[in-house]
Amino acid sequence: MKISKDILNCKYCVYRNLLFGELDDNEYEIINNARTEYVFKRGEVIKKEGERINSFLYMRKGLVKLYKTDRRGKDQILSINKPGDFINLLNIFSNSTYKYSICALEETLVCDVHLDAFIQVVKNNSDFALSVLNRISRISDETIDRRFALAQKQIKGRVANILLFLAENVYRKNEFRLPVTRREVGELVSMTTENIIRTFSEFRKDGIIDLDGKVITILDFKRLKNIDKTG
Amino acid sequence: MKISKDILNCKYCVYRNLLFGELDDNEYEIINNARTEYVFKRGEVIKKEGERINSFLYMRKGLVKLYKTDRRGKDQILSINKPGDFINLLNIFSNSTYKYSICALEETLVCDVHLDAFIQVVKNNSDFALSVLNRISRISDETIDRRFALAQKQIKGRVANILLFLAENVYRKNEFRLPVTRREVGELVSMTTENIIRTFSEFRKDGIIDLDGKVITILDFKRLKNIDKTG
DNA sequence: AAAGCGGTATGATATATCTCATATTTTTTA
DNA sequence: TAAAAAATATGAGATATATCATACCGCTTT
Repeated sequence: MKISKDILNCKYCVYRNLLFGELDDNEYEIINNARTEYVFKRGEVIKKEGERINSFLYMRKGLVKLYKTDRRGKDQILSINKPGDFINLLNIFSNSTYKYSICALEETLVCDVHLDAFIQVVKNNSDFALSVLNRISRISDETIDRRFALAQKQIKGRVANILLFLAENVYRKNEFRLPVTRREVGELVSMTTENIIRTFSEFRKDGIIDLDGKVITILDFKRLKNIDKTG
Repeated sequence: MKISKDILNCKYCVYRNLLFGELDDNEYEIINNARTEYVFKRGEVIKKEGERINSFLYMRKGLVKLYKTDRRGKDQILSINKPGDFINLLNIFSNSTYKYSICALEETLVCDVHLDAFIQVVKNNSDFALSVLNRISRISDETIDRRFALAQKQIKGRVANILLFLAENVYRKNEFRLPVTRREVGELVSMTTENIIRTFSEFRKDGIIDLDGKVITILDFKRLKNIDKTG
């Protein structure tokens, strides 16, 4: 982990309007003074389960996974998050500890705003408070959608769902380098590594995707979407 | 559905301190004037998926399920909620529609506070806003915990988990009347009705629970908890 | 260069869960 | 109250997924 100095002030951040659109100059200053930019290398742990939550985290570049390790040492991945995501916004007001760990899947740039400053601005600017509440509700809606999307599906539907998520939401391309191992895909959809590999192979044999190591090309979006839908 | 008049003012509600502890008399008045109490009978739908969210809901008595019906007509249950729960708090600020339906599992008393009034008080009372944010974060923590608790478990562990939830969190007794059918237990843990029935029978044969129709008695908490943990 | 390791790949077999069938009991509807 | 529908219960067979074994590859360590 390295400290960065990529932007001068949140006011000039390209992501400003996603959450911080309502602030005045003074409030930008408060947030900005409480802010540190960190660069994490692939594989570095950003936050560890059980750590006290004392900052608001904001992803500016890269990719992370949120996960939890059970007592047998097996990981379960909650979500994969991308730039623009407010990784921990749902949990920062609990006055508690992280219920999951956060790890960088590739070089990741994170803004870390000390919670006291964030809460100070929430308290003083009710439009900002409502904006935070709106954002939280929308994240929560997505979480519910994802849960419904995965729960009753079987393996092919789940794998199709993840591939579409990466192609459409993360990389916005039909060809991309898989940012996780097959094992991690399994941890994300609660299936074994072997079955993820087999499903990839099957999709390849069926001409739905092309595989070259970690590079995946989606050849037939229509069929993949159909598998996602019908499960 | 029937309109009730159980309490005169939120100020005198036994649940007041759960969320509304920070309000002054004027604010209680605002909330109270925007409030309607409804009584729903067992089986009545309180909110339907797709309906616009225009009120804050608060359970004072009874039991509800949050669920979604897929295109094949099959239900998937998101959660079972009890008095004191803020059923829709996570989603009311999304300026959107319900992502799930809400249905009463037994006679249920719900306070319905018009959103405009709720938001007005959030805007004018920053302590209340923070209290709402704190509550949201804690609900979200629970949601994550439940997801991790169920995801990698197999059927026995999931059924044990639900039975413990009902005994410890809802009824606070080792004997209770199951508020849902076996099918609904299946919808809650993503398993078929037959397998829920089989698992109940197995627990009975093993002396872990006693079964008399819908009445369940937990005979061996220790073993049930062990199944929940390891299962 | 050899050994060890993690990731990918595939097959064989075991196991968990689902599906279908049937019967009985309970609840709801007419 | 009778009839219909839904819920409970159990078994047999089908299917999905996990487990275990083995192999290969590329990379790091010794």
